[in-house]
Amino acid sequence: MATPHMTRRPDELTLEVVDLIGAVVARYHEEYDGAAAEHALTGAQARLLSLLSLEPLPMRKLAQRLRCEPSNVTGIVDRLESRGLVERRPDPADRRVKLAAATDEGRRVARSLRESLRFAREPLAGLSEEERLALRDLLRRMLGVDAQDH
Amino acid sequence: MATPHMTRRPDELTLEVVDLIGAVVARYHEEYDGAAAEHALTGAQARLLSLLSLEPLPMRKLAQRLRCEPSNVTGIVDRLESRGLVERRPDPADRRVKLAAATDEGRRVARSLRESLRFAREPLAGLSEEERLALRDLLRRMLGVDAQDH
DNA sequence: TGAATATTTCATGATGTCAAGTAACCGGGT
DNA sequence: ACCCGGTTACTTGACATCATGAAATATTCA
Repeated sequence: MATPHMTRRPDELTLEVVDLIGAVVARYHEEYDGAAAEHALTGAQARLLSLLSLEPLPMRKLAQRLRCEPSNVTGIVDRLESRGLVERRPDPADRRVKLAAATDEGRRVARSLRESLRFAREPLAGLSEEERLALRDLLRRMLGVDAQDH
Repeated sequence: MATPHMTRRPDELTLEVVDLIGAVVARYHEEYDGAAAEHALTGAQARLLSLLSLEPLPMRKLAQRLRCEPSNVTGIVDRLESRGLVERRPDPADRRVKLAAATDEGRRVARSLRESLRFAREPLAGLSEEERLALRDLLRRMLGVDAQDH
């Protein structure tokens, strides 16, 4: 019954936590891709569209955010554009740049996608508010986020 | 006090936790794929090889674990087999089944892969043992894991 | 024998990298 | 001012991987 025994090797506990995080990662992806599929989007398309639903971005910036090559972004934007969810605009300040922007339809799909993401509810439903606060603080520290703000 | 109120709409705190989890997911993938790339493996190959480093598995079982189609597993195992990291064996109990098993070399690569995964160390380094215990319990509850064992 | 299962093959599409090409910006020189 | 070389942004092409689905083969099981 989970007595807090001294771990002679601190690795034991750490490994278990890492495994649990692996499980969270798997579940997160499962649900994200599932929600995307409900809108006939792939995971990559859903991520890109979500980014653009906040603000238009140049292709180069998109590649940086998605951590992939710019040539890859071209294809993903092409497919979203052919479905009317995204459009390319010229950047008045620099004619080399093309700004990718979500269309009205694209923003609507992105909103629907966000709402159909159950991950916000189900896994956290079993946790009380205090526990969520504790989890938030632990995750922040884990990620090295400055816990300064708020 | 932490009233298990009905989920009306995900509140501020929940959304922040979900965002943090998203950040963890992103970082986990980054490091996992990076570690795989150091061994000239793709993410999918690394996952499959890690599974096989524990025990041989039939192709069908592999597909279930990886949550993909069996026809997809064929290709991934093909590539690992052509590099001598995995081999196919007949199942004496059922001649339809082929067991995929890691070779000695494959197990060695899998061990090295696991050790080069910094995720176990860096992000958790800032947490004390007590905090790791708390994080473990919260993640377990989040995932609905039976807290029976250990 | 006939239905169900395990694996592979094939066709197809999405994703990803890399190298090469085009267009546009930029910062000197003269 | 002008051109000129270097850099930057994006696209295109070739290619490998990953993923699905349908069809083919071999085997098991009722």
